[in-house]
Amino acid sequence: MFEPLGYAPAYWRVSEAIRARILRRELVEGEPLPTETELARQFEVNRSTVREALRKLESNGLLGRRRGGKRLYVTRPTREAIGGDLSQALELHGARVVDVWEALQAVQPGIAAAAAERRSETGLEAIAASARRFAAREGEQEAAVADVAAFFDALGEASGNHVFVLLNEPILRLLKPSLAVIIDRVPQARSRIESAQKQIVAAVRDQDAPRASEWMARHVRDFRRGYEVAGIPLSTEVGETLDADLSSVS
Amino acid sequence: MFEPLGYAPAYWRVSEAIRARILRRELVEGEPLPTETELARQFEVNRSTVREALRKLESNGLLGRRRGGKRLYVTRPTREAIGGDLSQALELHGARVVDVWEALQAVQPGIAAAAAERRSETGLEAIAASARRFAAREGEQEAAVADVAAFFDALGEASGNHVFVLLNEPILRLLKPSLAVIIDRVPQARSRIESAQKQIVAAVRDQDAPRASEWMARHVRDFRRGYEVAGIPLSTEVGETLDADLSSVS
DNA sequence: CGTATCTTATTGTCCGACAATCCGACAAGC
DNA sequence: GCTTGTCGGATTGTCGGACAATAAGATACG
Repeated sequence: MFEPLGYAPAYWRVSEAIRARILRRELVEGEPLPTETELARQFEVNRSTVREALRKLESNGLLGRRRGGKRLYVTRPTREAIGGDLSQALELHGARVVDVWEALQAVQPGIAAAAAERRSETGLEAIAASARRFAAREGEQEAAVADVAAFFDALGEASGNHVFVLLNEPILRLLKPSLAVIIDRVPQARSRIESAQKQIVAAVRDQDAPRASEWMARHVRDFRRGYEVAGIPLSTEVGETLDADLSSVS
Repeated sequence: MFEPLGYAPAYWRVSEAIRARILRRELVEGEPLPTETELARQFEVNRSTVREALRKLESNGLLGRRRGGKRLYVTRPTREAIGGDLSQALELHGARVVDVWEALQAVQPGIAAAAAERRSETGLEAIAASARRFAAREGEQEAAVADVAAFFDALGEASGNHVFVLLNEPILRLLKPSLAVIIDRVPQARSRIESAQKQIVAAVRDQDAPRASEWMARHVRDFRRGYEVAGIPLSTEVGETLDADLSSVS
């Protein structure tokens, strides 16, 4: 019958107040935040309380500090931060390899098409460069996987669509471990990826959206075959293939 | 030439330590965290320091508390939390209406196809129910928009793909404001949405993935026409259409 | 066995303190 | 003039202790 009447601790209200001003662009990126003592004075709370609020915003990516700096500045969440959070969440939700693949399949053709339509000269060059880098790579699975991710990333950038760029990040992050296994175990994987990338680059160069989309679809479909050949069960949870590469902090 | 030698404050290391244990599933969902005092004892830091660490994890969605509860429990980031963070980030990155629409166009057909392939009986029913709810709605733009979002959401759920579900949330969130304008200003919008939903439901019922995908593509394309008819410039930044509905906390 | 009551533990908030160090300014030297 | 050394002040990171409010658990009671 009645809603529970909301109570919010002070640190929450402080952080919301600051967040609201950032979203309303009253505090703009790059601007330094007032000092903790000053904030405490203005909000009329203790500095400890302010600090708790700041930690929340800091981990949300809305506040950050310059390298080795002391003061906090207003920032935008970086792609990496967002990607980290999201992929972490997806791991905890038990996302499987097949889920990630399916997302890749759904999203990438659209991105490739958009990139082909709207590519700039520099965008195209970035895409081509990452394809070349992959082609030139020998051994070094880690780096090769990073190259593949960079290729997708470059397409996202070239599409000029921030939504694509941000959505790409977590997907690629989750893809990497299993892709590493494929490249490691499937001999023909590299050449197949290489040629698919070539086709996509060509299509983007010609601003031929349907062709870019089509080749990307094939490219992604190939990954699925890669999983089968590499013997990775599609229902493996992402994160299971990770070999405890979390830097354990104690 | 040299890497900056990293230094990490204690609150950061504490939060990382706890986060690592959660990701490693040594701390599982639902489990209560030790009390702040106990954590301070174990880490050999002050309680204030522990509290700062906890705030970070709390806003990451890894810790939460039961309604009106006092103690912290290990939780998984909810879809809403993730969606909130991501859509907030996208707003700050200046994502435009057209970007969101494009993402919708890229993702939804794939989701619809996956849903059609793997739908369960209850999943189908949820989809159909949200379509019925939208059809029955009169006036109440707000609620109608929520119904449309619920329809997409139900499809995501039915796909059984956690990645889809999580990626959907921020997109829908950003879509809502502009969709509200469309429904408000374009007379035929409701009937068009209604009939598209009908087709999609039917295709999902028949487990006809291509048809579901195709109708979804049309459905989304229709939105674009909606923007034009409603007179919403595609380059409008999402968030600009928001009428200061942020609960201003002071 | 369920319910009211009492205790205790725990969180939210405050205060004050201090070391480390970042910042800016200013002086010195090539 | 530009780099390097010096210095004082400002700011953050961390600590210890304190206390009110209240959630959680235990206990007595009907």
